[in-house]
Amino acid sequence: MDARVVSARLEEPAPQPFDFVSTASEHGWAYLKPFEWDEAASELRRIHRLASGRVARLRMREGSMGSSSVSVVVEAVGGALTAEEEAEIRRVVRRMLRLDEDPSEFYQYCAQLDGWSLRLTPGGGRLLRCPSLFEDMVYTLCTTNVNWSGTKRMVERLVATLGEPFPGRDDWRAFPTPQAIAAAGPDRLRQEARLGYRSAYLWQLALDVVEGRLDLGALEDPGLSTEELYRALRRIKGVGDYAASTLLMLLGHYDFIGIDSEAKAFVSRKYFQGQPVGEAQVRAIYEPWGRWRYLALWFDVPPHDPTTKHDITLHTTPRGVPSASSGRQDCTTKGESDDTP
DNA sequence: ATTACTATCGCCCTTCTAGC
DNA sequence: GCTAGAAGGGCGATAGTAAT
Repeated sequence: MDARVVSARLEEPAPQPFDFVSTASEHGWAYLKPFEWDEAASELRRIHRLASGRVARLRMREGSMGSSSVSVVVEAVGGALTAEEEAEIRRVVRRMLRLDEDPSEFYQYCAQLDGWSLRLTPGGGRLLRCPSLFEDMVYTLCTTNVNWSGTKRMVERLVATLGEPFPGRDDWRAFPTPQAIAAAGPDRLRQEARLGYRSAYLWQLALDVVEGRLDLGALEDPGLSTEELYRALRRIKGVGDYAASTLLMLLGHYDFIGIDSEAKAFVSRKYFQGQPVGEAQVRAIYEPWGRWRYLALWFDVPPHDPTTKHDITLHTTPRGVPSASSGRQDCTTKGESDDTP
């Protein structure tokens, strides 16, 4: 480690209940660069470029006092953090771990709806997201038309090609800024990051952000209805129904289910004895969950289902696998899970 | 004869577009 | 608004070729 590296430790209060491990590792984003999930240490890491231009490494884990806080170790070169930098780090940690989101109504649904056995832990129900909506969008575009290993490779190459390195560590690179992606141009995205047809979409997205035609901050307005947001997202080139639904989830709107082939395959197996199902049938299954449908589907899919994207993200970690010794309680109601609710 | 490498093909999954 | 078909890049399986 570079001798110039200084580290600071922040403690960020968490809502209650809060399950850090579930929040940090449940969603596949934790396995995409520049995120890194350390299973053994229960530590989520990310190389992060601060607005000041400094590239820092963030190491997040459950707080020293338990689940009531998140501990963040910030490693950086160039002296102590400024107040602005510290405030920014606290802000992005809150966004990534959704510390300001309140899933208590989802828990109530979980307790009241009969016949479901979601593998939800107390304080779970939060799915990791990026420090910014732009990064969430890039990740999402990289999930379209490919399997999970393809997504991981594309993101890895994008970060390796255009991400800014931590001083002295060429292999620690932050997520590329919209400016870097816009400046790279579609040809480099295609040839070096090998994003294929997504190159043009991604470049256009970055350019629209940089040149102010697309105000992503406006999309984070909690006053927007899901329908308004969906329409706005669909106006972005490359964002179809699946990607828009995923982005809605990332923005904290769980009303729409991103129905991909894997969701259909899962619902077909679990509720229709393997018969082919359409999107309408998938929607009907999760209708009782109201504005929590997406989370209901997410936590209905078993982590060990070998054919799903969920598994591919999760089988790298035994987390989420219900076990008697884990000491965690599933959000389980009576009845067998094979019953159609 | 066996192993290792390379090339090809069909399929996968989602978005876009044209037509109804 | 809905549907069908095309597009698109990568993956895995298979076939073909070269090396040991």
